[in-house]
Amino acid sequence: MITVAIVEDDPDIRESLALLINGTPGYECVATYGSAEKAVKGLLQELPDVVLMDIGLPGMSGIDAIKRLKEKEPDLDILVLTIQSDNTVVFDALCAGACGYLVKDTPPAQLLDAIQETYEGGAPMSTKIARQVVESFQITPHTNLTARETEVLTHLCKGKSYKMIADTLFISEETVRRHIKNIYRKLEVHSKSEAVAKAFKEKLVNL
Amino acid sequence: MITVAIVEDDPDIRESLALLINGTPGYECVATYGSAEKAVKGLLQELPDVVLMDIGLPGMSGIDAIKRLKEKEPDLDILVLTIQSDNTVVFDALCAGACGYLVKDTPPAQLLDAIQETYEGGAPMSTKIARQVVESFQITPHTNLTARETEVLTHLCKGKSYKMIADTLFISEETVRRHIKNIYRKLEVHSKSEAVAKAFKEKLVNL
DNA sequence: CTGAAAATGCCCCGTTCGGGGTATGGTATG
DNA sequence: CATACCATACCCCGAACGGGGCATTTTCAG
Repeated sequence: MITVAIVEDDPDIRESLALLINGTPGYECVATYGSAEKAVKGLLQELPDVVLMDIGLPGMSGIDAIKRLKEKEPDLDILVLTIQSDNTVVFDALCAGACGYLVKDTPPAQLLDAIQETYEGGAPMSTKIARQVVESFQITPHTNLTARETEVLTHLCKGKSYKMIADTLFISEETVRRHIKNIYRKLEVHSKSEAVAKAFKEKLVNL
Repeated sequence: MITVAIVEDDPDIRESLALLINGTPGYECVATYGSAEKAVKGLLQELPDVVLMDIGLPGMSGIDAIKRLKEKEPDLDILVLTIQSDNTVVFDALCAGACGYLVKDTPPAQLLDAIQETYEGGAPMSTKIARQVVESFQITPHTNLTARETEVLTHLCKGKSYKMIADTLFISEETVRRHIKNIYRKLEVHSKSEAVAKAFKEKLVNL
């Protein structure tokens, strides 16, 4: 028996989800909440196996609710079920601690599968979401940088000093400085830390 | 009709995969390769819709093959199908450009589903893999840092100078320096770029 | 209520970095 | 074969950073 809690502001959707879950053998809906505030309070009292969470809620956002819940209960499995599927919301939810992400047009059978998959240690995602997640790992060459410049930037991103990079690449420290000047111009930054930050954010390097 | 190519060094597995695919209506195996080298050459000649790729190959690794293929054909969908499921290999494959990752004990029906899902723009993953991927987004608090120190580190990670951080937080530049000294001691680093690099790698900050 | 930890602030000094200019040899692409 | 681009290398100078020590106030737990 998998116990489920629902966090969803729309009473119709909330009720139909509860009916679906309670009407399926092996699943039980043990609580429903109409707001993130109530959910945070209630869920910490009695933990279900899986939480179904809408994130487009009035008041406290579902994202913040996930953060607060995971702070206290890092092992709680929260499955996001929402209409929004734009890039930032998806990653915000996953960073906050969601273990899966479904869009709301998921058919009932798949939703139940996803709950079970979550329970068994998986991370179900709608197909489009999964592709977004996977693509976030890919590297953008940002091709203005030459091969050597990318190499130098990689060492910068390991926290190395000019001297250390020079020794590693068997070139003069002055040449390292030259490459870094060019890197700064191309990335439009003015310091090592800015360059490192940009390199990480835009995945310019292979670490 | 979805066209599929197979890259797999074991002839038995290769043949049974080809039989499975050719024996299913709507799927066609258009090529099989026994090594990464041959696959890179052959695949660029005639592109299938989906490539099934083993990555534990003798000679050139499947990871390198993915990199080379994606360099020339960024839109080619490559689905990794392998025994290895340890953390680094999974992320290496995804970073190289794989669009999905299945472990080899995937049942035939699911494998076919995964191929179709890939064809339709999804990113199928075995359940355990999906969880690894999602968890990679989560933040480890690395709690030795105080709240204020984390705040300062966050600004460092945006590439800000001491003076800019001081102005943002309405404190003296000297105090920023003091916090940063403590951050360096706790993270065991000795420069801004090293601190930024460590913060990104260990996900110490919420950007 | 008291002590520890955190946050705030200042000084000195040497090192590293960032921006400017300049130059030479190699390679590759039209 | 000429021109552009890259990689290499040096100089100067001022600004920013890193490490050391020291002191006061605030906050929070025991």
